[in-house]
Amino acid sequence: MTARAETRTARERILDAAASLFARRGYYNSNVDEIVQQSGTSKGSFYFHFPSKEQMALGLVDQLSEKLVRKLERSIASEADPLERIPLAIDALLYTFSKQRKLAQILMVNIVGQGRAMDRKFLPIRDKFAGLIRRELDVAVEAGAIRPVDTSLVSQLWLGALNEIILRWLLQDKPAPLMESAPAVRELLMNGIGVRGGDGMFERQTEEAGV
Amino acid sequence: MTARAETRTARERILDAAASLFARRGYYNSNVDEIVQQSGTSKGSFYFHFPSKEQMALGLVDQLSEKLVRKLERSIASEADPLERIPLAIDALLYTFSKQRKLAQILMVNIVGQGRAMDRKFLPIRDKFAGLIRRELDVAVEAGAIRPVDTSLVSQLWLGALNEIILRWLLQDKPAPLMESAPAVRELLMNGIGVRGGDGMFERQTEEAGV
DNA sequence: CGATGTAAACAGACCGGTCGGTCTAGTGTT
DNA sequence: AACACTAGACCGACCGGTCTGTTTACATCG
Repeated sequence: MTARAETRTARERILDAAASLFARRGYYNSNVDEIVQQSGTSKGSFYFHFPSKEQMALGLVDQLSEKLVRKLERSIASEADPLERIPLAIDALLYTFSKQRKLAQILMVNIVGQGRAMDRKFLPIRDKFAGLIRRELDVAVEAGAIRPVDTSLVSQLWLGALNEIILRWLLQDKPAPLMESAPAVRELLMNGIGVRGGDGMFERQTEEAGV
Repeated sequence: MTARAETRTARERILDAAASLFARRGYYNSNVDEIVQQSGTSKGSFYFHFPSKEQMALGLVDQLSEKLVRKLERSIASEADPLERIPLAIDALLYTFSKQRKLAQILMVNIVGQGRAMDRKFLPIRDKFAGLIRRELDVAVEAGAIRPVDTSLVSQLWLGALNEIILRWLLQDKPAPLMESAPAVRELLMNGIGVRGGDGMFERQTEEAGV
């Protein structure tokens, strides 16, 4: 690499351009020529670094998800209390996505609906996120901080719930700040596992049993 | 229509074939020629009944979702207690999907990830389901059966949660009966809005405040 | 009643553009 | 020279959509 001026390697630029295009138009509506053009490289370069469009998309998504998971884990690393770690992770997720729409679009939206075959290949990505949640729930249960629940199921439910509000935030016309819903989301989710108002900002609700 | 032997009209057969193909391979991997072939009609017939592949897909999804929503509403019509209607609707949804994978695949999976433009066009479909949930929650709140919550947000969260477990059920290798998770899902969701064990089969949990 | 007009419905060959992937020809570095 | 990498023209398959008919359904008329 002579000209250090070329800030990033061709491979990286291709990945970046692909991320932008996938986020904006989805996988099937983004063609290799565009990716190549927007990345300032060439078809030859593309197919030198990647065996196919599909493989590169798979790799891209995998890389992005891995990076995000690590970021989330880092953001809760300093907190020891299991009951605090969970809402912290939720906030970190929503915050990160609110700052990086592209990432959200790819990881929460374009990861499904690409046909059975591709969707299945993307399933492990969802597992990564669900797994993160699950591990946190498990330690909380272990520590006796929450009552025992099917943490596997709950993590899936939560992932889906978060996915949905992110999806709407991405697709709606008025992008009503994602972080605004964070407190309410946290509360609702935590409620689901029997934790009420663990944080100061939750409005304390006196219990009124149903019926 | 001379030969009454032709059970269904060409238009219906096209819609059916399209549903099957979309469910199996997704929108972009299903081409018009295949739809036409599988429906036993022809290109000419297709483009006589529909202006384009996209419009027909939009119409198909709209029709399927409308039918499902009506079915769900019918399944809870006989129940008056708001607190019973909600779990009933959840069960009906899961049951219907468990019996009709194709429907689930189209309505819960292939409705996203088709590119921003299409995804936005599909957003009203999600609204239909979320709206159904929301209305039920609203009457429950109105009746004082549950404490006041942001029903709009909750309905979205729930839709996402349900979507996720259905998605996994569709995509995983071992299709672990969808209905099996129904009770746990019901409980978790209802818990989120402060209702505990409204049904006999929920194990009653004494409350233990977090920390 | 059968002949005939006619418009809806259907059939399928065909077209034109698109797009993933290939191939040959470089270029710079060691 | 050998190697890693880049360029971009090119190819062949694919696919939505069109076009030119042909068949069916049915109304109209002699």
